[in-house]
Amino acid sequence: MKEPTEFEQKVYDVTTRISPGRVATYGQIAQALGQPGAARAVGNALNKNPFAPRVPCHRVVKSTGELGGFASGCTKKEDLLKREGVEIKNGRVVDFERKLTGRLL
DNA sequence: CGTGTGACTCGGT
DNA sequence: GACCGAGCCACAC
Repeated sequence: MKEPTEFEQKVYDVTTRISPGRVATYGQIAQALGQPGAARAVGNALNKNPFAPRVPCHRVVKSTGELGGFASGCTKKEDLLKREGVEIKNGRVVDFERKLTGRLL
């Protein structure tokens, strides 16, 4: 077992900062890290997600409002998301832009 | 050190 | 709204 790199650790940190009932996009997180365009790297970090329940990866969605690939292994998070206040319709977030985390800080 | 891969994003058609 | 291609970054091998 190895410790995640600083970049990944930062991703987890920002992800945990997402308030309940609010969602963020990979690009938004990437920008919060100071590396806009690293949306892919962010996805990679969350994919490893060594902090599984600790990091609410289900709160991270695509820029289009779609849940994202995480649904493949976290499909049940849909219900959890709804429970937090984020309504999911057809695998997409309702009022996604409105619920988007304006500022991850 | 070079290559391949991936939970992405954007612009054009 | 859907499909295609290109660009971007970090990690594993």
